[in-house]
Amino acid sequence: MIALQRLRDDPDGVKRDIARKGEPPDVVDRLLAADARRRELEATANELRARRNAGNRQLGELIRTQRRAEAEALKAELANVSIEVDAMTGGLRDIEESIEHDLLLVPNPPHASVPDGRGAEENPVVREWGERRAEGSSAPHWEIGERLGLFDLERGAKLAGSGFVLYTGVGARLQRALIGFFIDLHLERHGYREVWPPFVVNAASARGTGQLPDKEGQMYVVERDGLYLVPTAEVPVTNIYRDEILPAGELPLNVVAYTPCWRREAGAAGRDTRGLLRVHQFEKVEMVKLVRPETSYDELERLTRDAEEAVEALELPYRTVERCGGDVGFAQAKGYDLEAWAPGVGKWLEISSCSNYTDFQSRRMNIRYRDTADARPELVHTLNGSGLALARTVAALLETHLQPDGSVRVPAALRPHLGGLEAIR
RNA sequence: GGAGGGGUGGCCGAGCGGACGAUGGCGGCGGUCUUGAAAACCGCUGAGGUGCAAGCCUCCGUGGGUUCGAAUCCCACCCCCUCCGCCA
Repeated sequence: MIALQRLRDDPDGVKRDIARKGEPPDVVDRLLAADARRRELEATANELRARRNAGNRQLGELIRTQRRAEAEALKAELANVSIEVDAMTGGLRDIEESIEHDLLLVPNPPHASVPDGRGAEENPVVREWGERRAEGSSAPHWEIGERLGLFDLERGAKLAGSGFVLYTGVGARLQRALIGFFIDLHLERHGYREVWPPFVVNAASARGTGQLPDKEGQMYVVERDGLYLVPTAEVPVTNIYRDEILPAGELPLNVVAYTPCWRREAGAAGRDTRGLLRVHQFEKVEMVKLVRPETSYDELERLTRDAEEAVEALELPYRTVERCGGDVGFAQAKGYDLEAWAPGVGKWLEISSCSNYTDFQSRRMNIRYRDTADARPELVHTLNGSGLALARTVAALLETHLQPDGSVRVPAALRPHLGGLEAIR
């Protein structure tokens, strides 16, 4: 959620910025008009309430001193004031609701450094790492997986439906190994704290990170209990500090967590349906940062490096792209995607997305910090990034490390997590 | 799932219809005293809105209701605790 204050201070700048994301700017003018009206109404309602409060104090005094006639007269007058106050607050509430509603339609303006562009195909490549295998020099991961008995897509579909994967044997152990490897890496090398959150959240949490109301259709819902299966660990982890004021000394707060991620992928029917490229449940280790505002763009670079190191440790050639204006998410000010090369399917696979949300989420969640005991609380900046998402990482890993003899080489860094296994065969 | 108890400021805890944004204690900050510290003593110490400011307004789990007036009474919901049942 954007600050109303920012719209008042610089309406034209905000309009220009959100246009870069391809959002229509007229909502800004509508909001400013409603805001002016609200402040007017509030001033009047305020005066009325002040009158009522003062009158009530006076009435209490009259009753205590037994001045009955005066008390009755005042009481009658105050009853009328109360009716007026009620009418006023009713009108106020309507206008506040409309402001609240419109405010949620305004995206986070992209940072000045974000490149122009309409969509993902225009994202500039900022870094590329590793020597990628020629397209076709490998095999699609579903062939490798089936041959080596690593996962069973048909039985996964039998259990839960198409897009749900049953990992088997070494494939199952590989899931566990990757989760452990990623958490340990960020814990031991990058200084993150580990948490293990609930894998479902309530509506307030889903609202906090912006899954509700915008992306409701993407989540699996447990209607009976009012719970949502998490689409990413970002949701429970960022919400840990919802409605709290953190001591400045706690910042930056770096947290790493594993969760399964459930996504309905509504609207993506027919896209990437084979193999592990687009599934309804995948495992992901996520990094979340709560930081001081002036450091958030530096922290984004650091976060992105932390994710990149995870890919490099798996010896997977990848590239880092910066999301252009048209591809930066609604709630984000700036972000990078990490794309691993999958030579079997001949595609770059998005295996991490690292973003700075500035104060857009923290305003919604009311997460603040306080510098000194007498300072006003300020909103933190929130960031998150995958480190990494498993299903696609597994796809890239199988296709990249496939050997001529049909086995898959296990990258050295992963071996301790697989009981020393050097090759899957 | 059943029965009871409870949600008040950073924490503990009082208030149970009018002078209460809320006594008191702890913690924190500032000061006096001290060579320094501790102790003692004094003062300050919730968040938000609006305003140049004084101030005014809102918030006592959440939402409704009763009343001229609600932290206080009524209803619903949420959360926590205790006991019983069930259970990995």
